[in-house]
Formats: sequence, C-alpha cells, structure tokens
Amino acid sequence: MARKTGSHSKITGPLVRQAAIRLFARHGYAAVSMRQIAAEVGVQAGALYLYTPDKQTLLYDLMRVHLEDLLETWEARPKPDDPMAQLQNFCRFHIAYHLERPEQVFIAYMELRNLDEENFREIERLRRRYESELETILARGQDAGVFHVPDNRLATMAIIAMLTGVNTWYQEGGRLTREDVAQIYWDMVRRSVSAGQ
Amino acid sequence: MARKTGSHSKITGPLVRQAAIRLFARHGYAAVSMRQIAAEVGVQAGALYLYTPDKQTLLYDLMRVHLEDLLETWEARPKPDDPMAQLQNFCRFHIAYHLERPEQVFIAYMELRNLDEENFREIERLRRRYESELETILARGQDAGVFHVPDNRLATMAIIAMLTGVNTWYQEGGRLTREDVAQIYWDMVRRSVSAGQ
DNA sequence: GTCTATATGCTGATAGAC
DNA sequence: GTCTATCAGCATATAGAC
Repeated sequence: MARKTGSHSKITGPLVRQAAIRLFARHGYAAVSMRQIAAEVGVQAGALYLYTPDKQTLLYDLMRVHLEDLLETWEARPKPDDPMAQLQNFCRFHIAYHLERPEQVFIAYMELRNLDEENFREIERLRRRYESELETILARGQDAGVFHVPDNRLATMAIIAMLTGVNTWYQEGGRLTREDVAQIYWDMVRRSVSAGQ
Repeated sequence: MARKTGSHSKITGPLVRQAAIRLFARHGYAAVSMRQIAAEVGVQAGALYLYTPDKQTLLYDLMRVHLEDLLETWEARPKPDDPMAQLQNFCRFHIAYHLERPEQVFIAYMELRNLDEENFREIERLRRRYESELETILARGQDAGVFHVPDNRLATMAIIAMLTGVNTWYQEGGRLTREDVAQIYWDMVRRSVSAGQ
C-alpha cells in the first residue's frame, strides 16, 4: 500500500473519496478512522487533511455529491408526456441508478445521524427535492384520472421505500438481472396506484 | 443523574438496556461509549459489566430480543382463513408493531454491520423467519388464485420495505393517525398483489 | 505533497476498596 | 452492587521537516 513521496494531488483527492465511500459503507462513519482511510489510499493520515478540512466534511461532501448527481441525472433525462409513462420512467430510473452505486446509497441513508445539524438540513433539502419529483408525477396522474392514490405524500414515500429496498437484497449475478427486477417492481408499483379490482 | 450506592440489580439491568436502545438509535452503536450509557443510567462505567459481558453482546441482545418478540407476538396472533384477510392482518400488524418501537426497529436495521459474524448470522436467521411468514401468505394466495404476483420473493421484499418505510417519516400527532396510515398502506399493498386493470 | 512526530483526549475493559 | 482508579490503545487533528 505504501506510496513514494511525489506530486499526486490530481489523483489522490478522488482516491480519498473512493476509499471513504468503501470504508464508510462497509463499517460505518463512526467506526472508520482517518488512519484506515489513509492506509487504503496509501498515504499517511496527515496527508488527508490536504483534501478535506475534517472527517465530518468528508462525509457531508460524499452525501451531497451523491444527491446532487442523482438530481442532475434525473433532470437531464427526457420526460414522457403521459403520467403512466412518467411513473414507469421514474421507477426504472430509480432502480437502475441506485443499483449502480450501492455504497453511496447506503451511506446516504445510514449516516444521516452522523451529520452536523447544518449539513443534515442541506442533505434533507436535497432528498426532499428528489421525492417531490415523484410526488408531482403522482399528483398529475391523479388529476388526469389515471392514478387512484388515497394520499399523494404517502404513496410517494411508500413507492420510494419499496424501490430503494432493492438495494438491501439484490445480488449481482443472481437469479434475476437488474432489468428483470425493474420490470417486476414497476408492475407492482403500477398496480398499487391503479384503480383496484 | 448520580445514584446512591445500593442494591438495584432488578431495575438497573432493564435501565441499561433502555439507555442503550435510546443512545444506539440516536447516535449509532460505534459512536456511543459505555461511559455515555452508564451516565444515562446513573452509574459508573464499570458497573455496566455486571449486566453485559461486553458492548458487542449488549447490541446483539437488543436486536435478538427485538426480533424474538416480533416473531412471538406475530405467532400468538389469531390467523384468518382466507389469503386476502391474512395479508391485511400482516400489514396492519407490521405497521402497528413497528411504529410502537421505532428505536428497536431502527437499531435492528442500521447496526447489522456492527455485529460479529456469528451474531450477524443468528439475527439474519430470525429476520428470514419473519419474512417467510409473509412469503407463505403470498404463496398460498397465489395458489388460490386470489393474488397475482410476478415473483413471490420479490413481492415479499417489496412489501416489507414499503411497510417498514413508514418508520422513517411517521410523526406522532401529525396529519394522520397510525390507523389512517395502516389503512392507506394496506390499500396500496392490496392493489399491488391483485390482478391489474 | 507527503512524511514523521506529537498534543490532547477518549475508548473498552479490569482490579480492588467498600 | 457500585465505586474509584487505572491500563493500554486508538482517536482526530496539527506542526514542522523535507
């Protein structure tokens, strides 16, 4: 792991972030020491402070960037016209995006309580922005008479919890591909917001 | 917080468990020290070791007892005959039981990675036993032609994630009572496993 | 840009007095 | 049953050499 002295600032920064993601996801923020992160990167602990002012900011930045990327990617995605296609689009996007980066997703959910109050508020603001994207789709579909949802806010939370839950059990190379899973979940979501039998 | 010297073993044990639940749920296992737990109880740190051999076992016991109580309470509950009523029964039970003890639920989900390998296996075994209760209900309903579920295992995971998600946003004394929430979620679950339009 | 060395303080757990 | 005192180790963060 040892690395020779030299100029590496352009690559060490990302390596620090990558090592922190791996270790925070596996052991938890509080259980991981700056020494462990440094060892993973191949530098001494002191050198980390060239790339982050402190451990707390390192965690906050990981979560903030994750949520900003999520929102940016979603917003850049072409949007279908009708509500049913919009909901399908959201479900497929959510599952695909979250399965693609399980460690960041895990950190963003599990380490909220380790954020400073101010950092916590900003992360929650970003999360609410994402949730409101789905809530808007549901509201429009409800108005159009396509969806029959007893409560928009609850349906939003229920669907997001259901979709994000895939990350807790999905295993690459298992019985089902990501597309299989996305298809099956979309089928359940579709029926959960459609008129009952 | 200070407490006078004396014989309190019958109450101190439960108080230690209660304090650990509160603190682990709020700050996370790794971030909580034995000294903090002791201070919350009103004893010195050394006294805790009369009630648990070590910190790891304290965590494990909290999670194990929580899951054992969950299973025991579920198993003692009268079971309806037809699959639709069984599913409704499960949904209402799950939401009610989990909203009643949010801290234990939180710990049981968030602190899995802080368990020793052996302890982890036992906790996972208990969780699987609970999940299989729902899976069995879905399988029977599928056989009876009442449910139309594309994949039993996935539907089980999807429904449990959806129901447990209530704990992340529900606030006592808010817009909706627990019964309102249980009713709305049951409505969505029912439609998600019924034949589509 | 990275290193070594260090400050200051907290950690889990134990020993022995009362 | 609880206390005080303590061990040995690791934590975050910084200072200064190269």
